[in-house]
Amino acid sequence: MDAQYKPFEIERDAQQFWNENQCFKAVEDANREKYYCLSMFPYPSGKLHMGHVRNYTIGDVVSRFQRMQGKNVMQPMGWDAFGMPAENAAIQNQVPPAKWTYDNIDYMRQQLKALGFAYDWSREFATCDSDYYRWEQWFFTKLVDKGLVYKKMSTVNWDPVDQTVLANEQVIDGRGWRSGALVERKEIPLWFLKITDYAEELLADLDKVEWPEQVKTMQRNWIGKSRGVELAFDIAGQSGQASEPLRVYTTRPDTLMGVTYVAVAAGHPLARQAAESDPQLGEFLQECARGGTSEAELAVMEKKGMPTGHRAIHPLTGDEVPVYVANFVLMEYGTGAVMAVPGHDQRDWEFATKYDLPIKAVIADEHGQAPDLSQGAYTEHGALINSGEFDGLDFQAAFDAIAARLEEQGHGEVKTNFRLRDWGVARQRYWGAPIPVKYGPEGQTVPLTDDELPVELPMEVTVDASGSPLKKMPEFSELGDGWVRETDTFDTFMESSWYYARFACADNHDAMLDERADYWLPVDLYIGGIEHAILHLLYARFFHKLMRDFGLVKSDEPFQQLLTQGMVIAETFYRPTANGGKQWFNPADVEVKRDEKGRPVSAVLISDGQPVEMGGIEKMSKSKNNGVDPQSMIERFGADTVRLFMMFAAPPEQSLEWSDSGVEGAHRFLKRLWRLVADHLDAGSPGKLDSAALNDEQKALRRKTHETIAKASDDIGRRTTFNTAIAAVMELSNALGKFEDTSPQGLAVAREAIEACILLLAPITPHVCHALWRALGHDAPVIDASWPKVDESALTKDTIELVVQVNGKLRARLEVAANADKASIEAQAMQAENVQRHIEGMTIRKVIVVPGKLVNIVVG
RNA sequence: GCCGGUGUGGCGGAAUUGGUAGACGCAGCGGAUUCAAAAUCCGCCGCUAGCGAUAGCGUGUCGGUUCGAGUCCGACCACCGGCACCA
Repeated sequence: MDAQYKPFEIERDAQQFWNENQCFKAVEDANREKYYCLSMFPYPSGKLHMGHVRNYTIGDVVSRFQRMQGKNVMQPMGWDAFGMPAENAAIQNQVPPAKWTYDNIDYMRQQLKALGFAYDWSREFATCDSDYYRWEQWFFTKLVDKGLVYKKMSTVNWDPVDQTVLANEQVIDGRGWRSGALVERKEIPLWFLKITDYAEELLADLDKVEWPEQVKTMQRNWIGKSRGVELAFDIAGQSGQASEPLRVYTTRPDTLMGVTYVAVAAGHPLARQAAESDPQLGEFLQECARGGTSEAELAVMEKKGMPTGHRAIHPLTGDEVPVYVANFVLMEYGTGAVMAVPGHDQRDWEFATKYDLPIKAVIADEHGQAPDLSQGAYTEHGALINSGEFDGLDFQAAFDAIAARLEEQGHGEVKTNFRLRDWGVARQRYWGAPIPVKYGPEGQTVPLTDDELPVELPMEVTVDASGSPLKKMPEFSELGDGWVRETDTFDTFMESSWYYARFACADNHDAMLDERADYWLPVDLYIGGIEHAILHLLYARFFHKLMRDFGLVKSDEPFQQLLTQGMVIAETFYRPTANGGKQWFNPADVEVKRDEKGRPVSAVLISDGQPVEMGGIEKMSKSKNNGVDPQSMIERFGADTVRLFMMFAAPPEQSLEWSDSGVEGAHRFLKRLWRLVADHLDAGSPGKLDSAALNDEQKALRRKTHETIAKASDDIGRRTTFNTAIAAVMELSNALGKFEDTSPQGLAVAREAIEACILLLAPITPHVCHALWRALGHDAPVIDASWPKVDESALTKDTIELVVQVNGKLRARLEVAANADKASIEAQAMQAENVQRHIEGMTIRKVIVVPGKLVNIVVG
């Protein structure tokens, strides 16, 4: 074999071998256990970034590992190809979104291939292929038939200058990102899917999946099931038209007697009606319509309100309380009105304090006293006070008694509520799947029939900043006889909600899914960024249940196991610019100066030698110009080095800091491994391993080999901590480097250790392992080798090391026989010189012996 | 603001069930090899004191539980992810 590690030849040859032999083509086989490993497919933004490389390396390692476990593995790849960046690129560069997208896909596909991922490329598709989205359109029309789709008014960000709807991302400090105009909230009719019909099941079925607890918690909180009371406040006697009663929902009916005002949204009919005769109020409603729609923005804005002049009648006491308009109450959440208990709700307390509204204590503190409400609300549960006949009841009793009273009087009922809102799927954009609906001359709304599908998106368009081009294309939108097409397109979360299922049967042109979906589903392991923990994963779970209820799949959940990967971060460098901004420099163009201890102290730009500021470590991004290009790394070191570094530098859930010298370290390790095998082969042929005839040194290496197999198997298979698996293999290879025994038995033990290293690393650095496995004389490729097995008999030890503590402090180490009993261990511990010194003249109060670990002598 | 997470040497991280803090790697320092350099190999490497044996301190901060806490509990600080039209 070649004495030198030549990654580029090795990688080219290995990839050629896999390709020619179609090694990763997945074929359904009812007799074999399947394993579906899926990484979140990328948006084709131009080129791969390090986050992708990390995500896909994790998936590939697991796929190859499972294959070596004997599973029938499928690992597909495709493209989440609809979305805003293509439109933005089109505006900037006058390239049609389709061309831009497909060009990007071609480039990124070639990059993925260079990384040697074991994908079944025959299943590849892009979501902007009409062959894909046609089934989404078809399924949508079926959902319309089932009554799971409806249209309602909804609020969007409106840019009055560009005359277009903006995404939340495009609203910066309340202004449109391109025009700079103050953004307005505007109500337009939009299509919704009834995800709330599935809220209960989406919540319950979280118990069926093996997901990180934090992700399940986030989803549970997002769905937000609560038990409360919906009740009605009548509006005080208005002459003329009778107002509808004000409906509010509360989870704290126990505080009902503490209500001192109620608040409604600016869009509430009561507010609008009041504003007709109150110009100041009208102005306030206008003000409430300014700004973006995102919840984060609403939560941090200054809470403001104004009285409507209306008075609401307390359903139990009959007292009148004022009705306010408040900018933090939103029409589309719940009933558009809230009851306010400033004594026991912090937001209500702040509002009441600001507008001098009464604050009433109706819940006692833990001492049974009226709480001090001068500094803030008292939000704990407690016994009722100042609540008439309900005084003294605890939370549960008060809840039940007050709910019962309201029900008796016809003023309310117990209700389970969900925070989850229905899914708005309509977007006023071009680069998405057209919503398959048409409108008739008499205002009819009709889903398209099967023979009218698919609605293909026109590919040749001019995109500018002023709204969707589809609206300006009569050849698309006008159907004749007064009928017009819907010009809104689907939210791109629609496409990513079912692609995992389509991978099972992407070549079926006659159906959305077929029986192969049930062979492969559910996905055994789904890998992607933690940023998708709520929206994408919740929508996909919902869509899966919709498909199940339509008979397309049998399983309840799409993703059995989930691995959420952390970000890839890197150092940032900048210089302040004249206008107060920052000019960011790529780490590749900067040299960091260090002090004698290796601490970074300053940095200079290589091109001009002048200093730059160090801006801290941040997520790799275009805006901070701290992205490291995977391509250049692959060209410098080879794919195996990049893969190894990615897996070694941090466990998958944590953020991973890019480090050039860390990559060099990974490269050095592969070179060492190569040389280790070359030297071993030069040393002669090993004898037949006779584990009964080994000397101590040989036994020790053999033990290390099997300890490493045990650890790496557990780390990769159960813990998915690839970094510690690699560290273990590094330890084994270090031990091998020091092992110089070239006797037949010595070489046999070394051979076993070397083969273990190669097999354990094969999923992580597949190319070099492919070559080394061959060099060791194996005819079958390493991808088809079995994962190594632990020989338990090799793990036994004659003596073990214990530590001795005195009062919990480490004072001595002890070598004892592995089978020594407690009494003899205790005796040996007492005799240790340093232990003697620390217990001299003290009374021994207790001795704790933890077998195999330590002895703790408690003295006083 | 609300929900979820993270915090350990100069740096990335390890310590899996409450039991030896710092595995493995990077950087740094010292040495070998070399005409020299690169590459490679060997050794040292938490902080403070000490020639050393060793001792004290040390896992974001403060407090608690325990024979024993990076790990459990309480309060706080800083940073990160999500917040429904970025994907």
